[in-house]
Amino acid sequence: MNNKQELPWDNPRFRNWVAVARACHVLERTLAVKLAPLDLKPAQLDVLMNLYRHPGMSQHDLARKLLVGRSNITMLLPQLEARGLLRREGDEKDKRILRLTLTEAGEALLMQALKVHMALIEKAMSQSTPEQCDMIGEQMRKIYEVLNEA
Amino acid sequence: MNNKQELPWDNPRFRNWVAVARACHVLERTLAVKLAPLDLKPAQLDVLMNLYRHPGMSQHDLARKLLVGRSNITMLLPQLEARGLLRREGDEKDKRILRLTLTEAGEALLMQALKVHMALIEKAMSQSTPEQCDMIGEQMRKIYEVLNEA
DNA sequence: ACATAATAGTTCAAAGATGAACAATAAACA
DNA sequence: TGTTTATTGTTCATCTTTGAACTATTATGT
Repeated sequence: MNNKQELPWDNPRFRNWVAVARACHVLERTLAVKLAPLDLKPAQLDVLMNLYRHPGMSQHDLARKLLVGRSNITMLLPQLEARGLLRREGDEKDKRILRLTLTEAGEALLMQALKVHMALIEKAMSQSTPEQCDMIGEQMRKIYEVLNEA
Repeated sequence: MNNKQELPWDNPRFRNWVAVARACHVLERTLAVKLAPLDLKPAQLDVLMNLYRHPGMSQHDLARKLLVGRSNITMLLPQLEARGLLRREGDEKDKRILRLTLTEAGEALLMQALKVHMALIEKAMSQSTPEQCDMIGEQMRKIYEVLNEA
């Protein structure tokens, strides 16, 4: 019974993906620690980042961007709205939709948080050359598309 | 106030890391769906994989490998033990430690789950050349070490 | 030996994420 | 128009994850 040869650990793709997953995990945890002084969690930062880039987004669109369920957004937003970081306003034409925009305070906090996030990513990826870094990004975008279709 | 130039989205490292995180996230979600027929979740598969490679591990060591807290392990193991997938036996010399080992059933289920996991990773990374794949793994291992020290 | 510190695992309450069921609104179509 | 189907957002029950406090055991230092 020599199924040892087929074990995933002998497969470079498997081993290398495990490394990707571990790096992601540890960076996420580290980010959570570094964001704590701002009273912000990674998931909340993701919200602010997306609203900054796409003002007027609906909750549904936001959920799709973040790869989470709509109910997750529903649970996440009230905290941020209560802190005055974003506004939810009903769409005029389609009364089902709530349009989301950052407030001044939301943008200000986002900028602070981005400094932290950016510094962490710089530190993590400082060992890769620009070419390596771009190649990684390119491959990862391909993976995202392959998995999102099927 | 032209701080636009310093925005992270203009930074390749930032954009590329976002791609890594998104790819990780979607692969994890896809894995969860594909493992459902085996009544196994990604976190549980991680446990089985580590016990297969490191029989006799303590719960503390397992927690460190998985990058989670010890209490997480405590909550996770009883389900797997009740299903007869693993054993927990007290260490003879140090009565604080519980040594973990897979049962036959645990190994059998692991092998099935690995096929699913392996197929998914193959699909995801099939677009990268072996050289690209190895380079990605190498960079990710560096990131893991950089972040785990500091 | 004895007191103190460190370690392994558990318990518990709080916070997060998930998906199914639901209400309100809009779209499609006969 | 009127009926059926889709979509948006919410609610709710359930499951995970987390960290702090706790017990039991071992290590350290005097």
